[in-house]
Amino acid sequence: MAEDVPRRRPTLDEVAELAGVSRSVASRALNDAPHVSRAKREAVRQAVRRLGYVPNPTARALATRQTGAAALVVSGEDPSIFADPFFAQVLVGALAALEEADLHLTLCLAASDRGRKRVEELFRSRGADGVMLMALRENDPLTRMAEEATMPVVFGGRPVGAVPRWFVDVDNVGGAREATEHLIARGRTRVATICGRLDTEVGRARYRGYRDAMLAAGLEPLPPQEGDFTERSGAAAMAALLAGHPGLDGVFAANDNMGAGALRTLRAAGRAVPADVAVVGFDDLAVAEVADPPLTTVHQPIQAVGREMARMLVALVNGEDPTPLILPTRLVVRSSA
Amino acid sequence: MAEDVPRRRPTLDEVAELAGVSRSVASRALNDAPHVSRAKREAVRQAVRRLGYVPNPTARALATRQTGAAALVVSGEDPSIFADPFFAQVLVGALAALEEADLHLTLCLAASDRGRKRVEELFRSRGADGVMLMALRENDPLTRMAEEATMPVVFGGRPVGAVPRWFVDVDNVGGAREATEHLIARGRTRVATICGRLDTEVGRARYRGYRDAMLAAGLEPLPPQEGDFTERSGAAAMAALLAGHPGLDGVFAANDNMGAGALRTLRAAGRAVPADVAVVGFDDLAVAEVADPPLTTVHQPIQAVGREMARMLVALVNGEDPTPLILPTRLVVRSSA
DNA sequence: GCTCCCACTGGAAGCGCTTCCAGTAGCACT
DNA sequence: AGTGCTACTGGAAGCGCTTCCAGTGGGAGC
Repeated sequence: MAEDVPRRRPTLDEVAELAGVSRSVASRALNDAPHVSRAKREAVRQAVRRLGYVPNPTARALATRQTGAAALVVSGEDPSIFADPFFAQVLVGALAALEEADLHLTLCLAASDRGRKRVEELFRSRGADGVMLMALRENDPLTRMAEEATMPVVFGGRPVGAVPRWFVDVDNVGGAREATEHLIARGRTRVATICGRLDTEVGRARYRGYRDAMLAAGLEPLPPQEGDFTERSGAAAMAALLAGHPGLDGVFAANDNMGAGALRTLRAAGRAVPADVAVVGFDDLAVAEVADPPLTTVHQPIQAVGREMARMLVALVNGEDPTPLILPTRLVVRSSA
Repeated sequence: MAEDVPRRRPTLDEVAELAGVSRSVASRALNDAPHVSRAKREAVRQAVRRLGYVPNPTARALATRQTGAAALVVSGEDPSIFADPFFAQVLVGALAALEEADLHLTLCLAASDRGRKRVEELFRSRGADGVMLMALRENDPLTRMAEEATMPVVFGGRPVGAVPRWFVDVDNVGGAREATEHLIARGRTRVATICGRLDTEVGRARYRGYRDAMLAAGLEPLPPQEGDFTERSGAAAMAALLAGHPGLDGVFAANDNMGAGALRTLRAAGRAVPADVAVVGFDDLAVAEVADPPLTTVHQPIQAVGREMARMLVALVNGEDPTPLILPTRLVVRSSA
């Protein structure tokens, strides 16, 4: 239907002229705003189609002071944090929700100094209508930036040592407690944990859940055996646990990767799973299903985290005041425990 | 150093006034452009710092007609395509390269109709300075959009049935050939392949490489046994192959996920790897290293793909004319072959 | 037939920046 | 002193859109 092929992209002025209306009317017609007669609305529609007009988002952004974009900022030293399937899922959820609100997604990695500087600029220049923040570390400089920000900020997970105004998290304590209770219910009494990095809130929370469950059952919790959420670190931690507590009969790993690593070490050590040692993971990623034996684990609604973060941000951008969200987890029993 | 705390963000006008210069001079000073005396340059610097001035990127974008953003568009029905660690790595590489060029990254998923419409709008409205396109299918509507686009477009991998003007790909044919040759060199003569989706160029290319190597060795290539790049599909394909060709002694899987699935099926079928059946994968993802036995595979520089795509795009945005890139692969020998 | 009201209209003023261009000043040379 | 530079300078015109506001006309009500 686009008939003319102008070298320059048509502007609203040209649409207005072709439609025989003023630019104001054309603008209003375009945005389904009131105060435009039926006839002119139609004329504008025609002109738009004839010229193949598409509004210039930059100009619109300048006039409305809304960029039409939300930023997802991922902190952390290691850029390969993205490789974590966890993030991929959050991303998918967030993208879906932003699509509904017709916002774009700007992805930022605050790993290098340069990266952090760019994020700071994003905050200070209002280069996005709002920001979703993930994977903050203890004393993360992003925390300060978020505090000083003049636009809405939603946290994914809680940062260490602070409860932000708006966040979406999963019930890490509850999930870890349920996992540990499951081990105890299966008759295990010498249950250890491979916990995640204790400089993250998720690492701490899952250890807390383990500890709570042990104490509640009158058992003695072991001190944290720390891993960094990778398969390799899980294997190493398991080896350390076996060395220090040869008699253990249950392990709660703070995520599936480490759980899989633990399985590997146990297999190599000749311990049968679950007969000798029962293992429970956390996350319910693909690796849990494929592990040998398939890993009993705590399912968390990862896409929902992304989706709810985005929805919360959209609500904030629209001037609402949503409440923080803690999503429930659910134990998925497979063969390892 | 920011002394005044204005409710409104300061504008360039205010900076200029405080520095005692005109807005033009202030603008030039800010952008390190010529025709500004040393003294005024310094005065502007001072004013910027005193006011805590940060330029408004939207206004700049409108004036320069450059958005300062590159888009990464991922096609495909299934949003969980992101969960593929492959994409995560590409993303990391692209982000790093864009950071160098001081461009932002807008991530778009063209999975739903709505998503595709938004991408089309992005193209037509020039909502980005350039676009990186990935995971196109046969007759993908994105191909047409890319052709009609008025901004630079770089392809990641090649679409089926067309060679785009600018793309970054890995040497899929060569890698697959090398993998198959490795099996043949190990004395395997009844080598099958679990190929990827044949409606993607990567699926076809890897099958072609397998076929070439077989023919070159005077062996008869088997018809493609298709999977969809998932572990599950690899396991199923392996089962089908065992049923149809019980005597096979080698398998080239078109990616590591399917290779791992094949290992699972072989283990279940009581075939020893590599003694009875040797297996080679493709990608060299984490799963290959962790597989049992560790998977011999074709390494491809995934981050480099993202990095080079972004660099190529930056070059195009800067008016250069880069040449397409095909990155080399490399066989990584582990225990499975 | 006259007033009043209201839906609609379009001119104009922005949004905050870049950049063209017509100057202006200062300086070294004739 | 006059010329021709070079190096800066700042006014002004955009970039393409939204939105305020002062009309304008036509219909309803009396």
